[in-house]
Amino acid sequence: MISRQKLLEAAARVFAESGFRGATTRRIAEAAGVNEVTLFRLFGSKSQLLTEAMQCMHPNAGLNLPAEPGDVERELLTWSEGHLEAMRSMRHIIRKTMAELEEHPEMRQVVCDAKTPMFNQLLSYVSLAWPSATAGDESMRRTACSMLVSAMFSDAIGRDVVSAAYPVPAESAAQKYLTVFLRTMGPVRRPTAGRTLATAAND
Amino acid sequence: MISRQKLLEAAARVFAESGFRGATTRRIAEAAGVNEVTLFRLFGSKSQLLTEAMQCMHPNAGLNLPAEPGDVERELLTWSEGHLEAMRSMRHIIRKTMAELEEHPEMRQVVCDAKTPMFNQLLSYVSLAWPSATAGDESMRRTACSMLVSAMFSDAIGRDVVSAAYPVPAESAAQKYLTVFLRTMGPVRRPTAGRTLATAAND
DNA sequence: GTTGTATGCAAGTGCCTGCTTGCTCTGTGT
DNA sequence: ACACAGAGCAAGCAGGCACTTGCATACAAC
Repeated sequence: MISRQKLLEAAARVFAESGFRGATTRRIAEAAGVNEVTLFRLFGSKSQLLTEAMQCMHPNAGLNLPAEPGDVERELLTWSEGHLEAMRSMRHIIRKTMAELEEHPEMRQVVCDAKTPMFNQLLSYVSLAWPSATAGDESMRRTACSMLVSAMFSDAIGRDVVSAAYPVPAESAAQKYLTVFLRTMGPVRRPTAGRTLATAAND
Repeated sequence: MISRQKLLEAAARVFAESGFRGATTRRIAEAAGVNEVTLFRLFGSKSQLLTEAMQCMHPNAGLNLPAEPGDVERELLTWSEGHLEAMRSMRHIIRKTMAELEEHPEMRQVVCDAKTPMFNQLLSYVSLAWPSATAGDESMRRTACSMLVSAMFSDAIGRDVVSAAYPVPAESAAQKYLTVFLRTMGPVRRPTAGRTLATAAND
């Protein structure tokens, strides 16, 4: 039974390196330290193995915004930094998965299951933190949330490729994106006392 | 000599559908309506053909911001819409190229040559339109430009996959992203009279 | 009319691919 | 002691892969 797990992990690793076609059963078996025949005995086919391997990935478990906004800036910063780091560490597999979508539509579910809740969570949190009157119209709010998520997504998968398009250092990128987002959204419902992110950004 | 061009175009097409490994010489030759042997006679190898095919792609030719800002909002809108549409139409090949980077590093140049000038052009235009005093610090300006480009990039390659993360309709997305960007940047150096994008966004 | 260039066609090479078969070993429960 | 499940190993199969060879054809230049 331990061979199963080793194969699933190896499959995800090799897929992230080389994509579907490049992830040959021989390479996966070798990476798992398992005989190639065992792969077919346990999973039946290469497609089945890779499909199962993708389904057991749930990257952003435990990265939730509170149901009721408290210290909005801090909570959003923790959330943004966590998601940015998570997406960065998965950038190879994200790139490969997005490229395989036409040929393997079942992988769409994996991408959607990761990104959709992230956006929805941000949007519902923001709706509570900025009641509609203070934040421009609803469309503006949605656009701002979409842009924050897009900035992090794009940073995660693009920074190591076109570094010139990401002028902010990697470590402070989440904070900078959030600062711009906060500037768009305007003052928060319950402003925190003292030094805030918005003023700290001018350092 | 016309076979050369047919093969280059077919190679780009098949690569966009199936990636490097999936773009077999047989498929490319068939798509070009040319004998497979001709492919090897003209290009020597599959790698050579695909490398040349990628190099003759210059998607954003003729999409330039003026050297001297005039009607800033209109100019930025035209520029954003043009680039968003261009990137959307190339989303398949962009996704495939980004996935091949580890195995074919020579393709990095293609991505950089497309995205870096786009960002740099925006940044230098914005530096002229918003002198530093009115636009927050330099880091903020760079971050905002990066986020606008990221929003368009992410929209182009992600909208057809995770539509839920892009709540704005495709046709007005560029305008909405730009509106948020303008809100971040504050009033433009030479404000235009009458109805502006910022007020129009509240429709 | 000959030469040269560009292309097509048929066949084949050696390698890799997903997947199978048949057999062996090893540990575990009864 | 025995049965049985899990796993390894060696070998092989049919098909696809990049790429080559040899030869035939068209067409333009001289």
